[in-house]
Amino acid sequence: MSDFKDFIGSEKGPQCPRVYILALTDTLNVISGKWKLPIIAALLRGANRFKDLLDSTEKITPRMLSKELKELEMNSIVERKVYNQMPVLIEYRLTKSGKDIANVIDSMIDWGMVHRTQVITNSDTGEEKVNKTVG
Amino acid sequence: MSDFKDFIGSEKGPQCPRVYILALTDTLNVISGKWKLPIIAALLRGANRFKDLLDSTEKITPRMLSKELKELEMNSIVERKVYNQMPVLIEYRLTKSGKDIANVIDSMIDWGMVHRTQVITNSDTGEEKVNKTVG
DNA sequence: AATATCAGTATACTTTTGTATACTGAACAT
DNA sequence: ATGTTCAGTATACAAAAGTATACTGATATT
Repeated sequence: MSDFKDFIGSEKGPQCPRVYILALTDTLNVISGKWKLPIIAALLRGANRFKDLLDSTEKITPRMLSKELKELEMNSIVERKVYNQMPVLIEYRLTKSGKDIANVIDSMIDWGMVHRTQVITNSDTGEEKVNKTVG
Repeated sequence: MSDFKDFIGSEKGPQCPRVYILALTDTLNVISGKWKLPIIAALLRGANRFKDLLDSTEKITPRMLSKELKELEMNSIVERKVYNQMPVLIEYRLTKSGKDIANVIDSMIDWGMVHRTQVITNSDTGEEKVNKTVG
């Protein structure tokens, strides 16, 4: 485990290694935006053709799907395979990294669920808070 | 552990519970954007006044810092405390949830580092790939 | 009295991200 | 021959996110 807290903990202590920052921004780039996680989820569910992804990712336009798939491919999250039969068949599949990102998703879900219970518990103690995403 | 993969795994299997989706988007909202993680990192390092955060978060403008802190406060990641001495002293501190998010950051770093070694290993096997964030 | 610090706000941009709508071209299917 | 499916592209636009620069008002400091 990398334990970011140890490096971020003190100004005079060891500096947070640059590779950690790079790894972190990589991850954020991969999952940020409106469509990345829905697309990854659809691929995890087994959808693999452009049309499947269009149908199973609600409300996405072909332009956005095309753009997002290109980015995911550039970042080695997705592989695009062309089968030269007639008519041509194109499949998108998650790479190993693409599948592994489910671990990050799990830790996000865990934090999010605990966070919600903490927010609700605190608002019961009389402290009124306005919350944008949690309430 | 929530194990998102079990729910996403099959179309006929159990559906991914809605609370998981909510928790996930909460988390993404908290960490997405250019400044959220740098600010959280600065707070973990111990900075707690507006001026400290301005100085330790490189290149951020007061407008952005003010805006981000308000959002973090609304989402119960940060607490704003006003000490009514003269001159007035204002401190920002991470809540329990705010501190706990370091766990998510750790899992992001872990994934990002493994991902980088996998990308480099694969590009050694002759397959040339263009990568936006990893190379 | 002039200057500096703290904790921001105000106004006006620019850039990035996402949407809407229509279209293309190749290969079938009827 | 006409229509449909697949796998996208093209153009234009709207909205969100971020930047630049200047300013405010209260309280010190010199």
